[in-house]
Amino acid sequence: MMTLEQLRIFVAVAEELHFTRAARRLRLTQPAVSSAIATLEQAHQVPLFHRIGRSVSLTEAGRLLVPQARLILRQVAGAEQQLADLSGLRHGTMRIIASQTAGTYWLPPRLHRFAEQYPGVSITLAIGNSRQVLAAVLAGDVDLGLLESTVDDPHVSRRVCAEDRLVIAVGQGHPWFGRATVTAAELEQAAWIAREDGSGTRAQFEQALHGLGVDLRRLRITLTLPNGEAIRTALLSGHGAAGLSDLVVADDVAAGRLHALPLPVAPRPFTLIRHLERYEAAATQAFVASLPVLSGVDRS
Amino acid sequence: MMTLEQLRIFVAVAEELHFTRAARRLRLTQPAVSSAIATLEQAHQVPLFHRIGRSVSLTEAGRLLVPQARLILRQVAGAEQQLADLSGLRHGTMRIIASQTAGTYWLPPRLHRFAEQYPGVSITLAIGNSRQVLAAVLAGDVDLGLLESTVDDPHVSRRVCAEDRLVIAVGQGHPWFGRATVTAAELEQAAWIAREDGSGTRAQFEQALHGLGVDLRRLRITLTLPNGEAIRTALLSGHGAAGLSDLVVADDVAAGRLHALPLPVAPRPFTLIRHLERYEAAATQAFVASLPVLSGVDRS
DNA sequence: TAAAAATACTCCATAGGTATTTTAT
DNA sequence: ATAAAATACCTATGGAGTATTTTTA
Repeated sequence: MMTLEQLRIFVAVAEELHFTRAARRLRLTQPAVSSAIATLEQAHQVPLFHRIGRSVSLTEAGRLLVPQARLILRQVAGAEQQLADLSGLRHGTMRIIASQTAGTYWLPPRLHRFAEQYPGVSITLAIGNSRQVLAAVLAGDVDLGLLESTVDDPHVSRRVCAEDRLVIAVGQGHPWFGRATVTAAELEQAAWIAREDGSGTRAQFEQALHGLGVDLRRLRITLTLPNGEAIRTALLSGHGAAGLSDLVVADDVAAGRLHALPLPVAPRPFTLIRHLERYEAAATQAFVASLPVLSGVDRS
Repeated sequence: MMTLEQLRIFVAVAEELHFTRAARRLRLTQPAVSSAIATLEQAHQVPLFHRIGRSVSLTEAGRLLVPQARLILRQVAGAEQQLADLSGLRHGTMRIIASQTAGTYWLPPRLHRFAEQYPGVSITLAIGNSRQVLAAVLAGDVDLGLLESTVDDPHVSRRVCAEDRLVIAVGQGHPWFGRATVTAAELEQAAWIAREDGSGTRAQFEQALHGLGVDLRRLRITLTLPNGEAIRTALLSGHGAAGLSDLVVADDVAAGRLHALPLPVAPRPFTLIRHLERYEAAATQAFVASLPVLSGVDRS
């Protein structure tokens, strides 16, 4: 089969119409050029150049081959450029799946900043629960996962890049608004708005209240909502209290629309996970590098 | 630089998503395939496949490369096909330059027959005088020349493929119409139509009359025309006599519109010439082979 | 005589092969 | 246990080099 190197040499000779000059241009020796052309001609049983005395000119076959060879070489150069770009972040895609809170409140501004820095990289963010995040990473459906919990799978690398804290948030009309602490009894009697059973936030919330001596069976959950945003909207209308991430209500607390009471729970780590064996695209690598490191990188 | 062989292997693996199967398809061994892919990946610093356990899947870079690689391989195949065709007469061009009579009367039907046999070959015929024919062949402007004379140049091969004879032709109204011979005196007194001075036909005509004892200075040339066809048209209108190639008037003589008297001259050879050192395109080769051989091929 | 292409040969890089190991199912 | 990819190692082809010859303007 024809070789790209042969085509490159052929085009040079066709342009120079001079073996020696072509060789100089290609940083090759004249015999190397002669031999490459001879190989090409013999392989296809078609002379490409007339050699009459010292003058070199294209045969008909040569004339026809020149534009094709140029086209092929251009396309190969394009493909190589693309591969180079890919490792250089000028192009690329990054698919991320994150769980609710992290994906809704923590990730977007950081993705946005990264997207501005690398406008060639296209980013896709999906939201899923912990199980879905892990599955997507393992299946290779995404390049990166972000969980609001820890995870233990031998195939993924883990790295904590942020954390949030569970707080009790209430709206302006709520009796706890402005207060610093509440008693366990008050917690038990309050009307709660909560995330659906089974969500990480709900579990953590129940665990915190349990730690404060609240009997969970006596808890009054008046409203169950599917995400933090819905809860936040409900709180703003003044009814009920909710345990949710400080990230969800940070803006509203700062603006005085909501009030947050701390809960004595360990901060919840945001864990970045990716498939250990799978190749980390340059874009992904760069994005991860742009994120803070709270706990050491796990690259077991 | 990327290699076409690597691209071919890459595409096979991308299609099979299986190194061993790709190797089987390519008639290579599995390690050869592994190594080709590894070389490609290392050269561009970009993994093209995920290898997770036994499963092989394309990375983003690989996904992007597949269509480009396919395109490149298609084009290379096209170029190779073209070269193959070229040596197999399915495509090609043939440029011929011939002198007046040969180019106008002898060559066209033979070119036509050849063109029908090889519809892919495109043929160009030009008319020129002997000097122009030789020059065009030497310069490589044409593949083949056809002269109505002999030629002596060390760079061209010669081959006589036909000949014509000079005849005296007259129209139906002419006193010589139907006669077998004419006297030198009659020749001297006739009103002649002739080709322009300097043409081969004119020179041969004068030489023939001179051989018959005609004093050329006393010859009455009443009309000088640039080509045989013009002379033939003039003869058909009944005026004058002309010395021209039997080929020009063959049809008219057969139809009884013109009468031809033989002239005692040697037949004039039609000599096919081509550049000895220049490569003979397959189309040219085939066309020459289709022509008769009157004198031995000269391939000194 | 000089310049250019071809040829002869030598050498080395590399592609491909065989045999084996590693790994995951 | 099996199937698949990677690895180690070897061989040989071919590409590129140097030196030389041939050819022609």
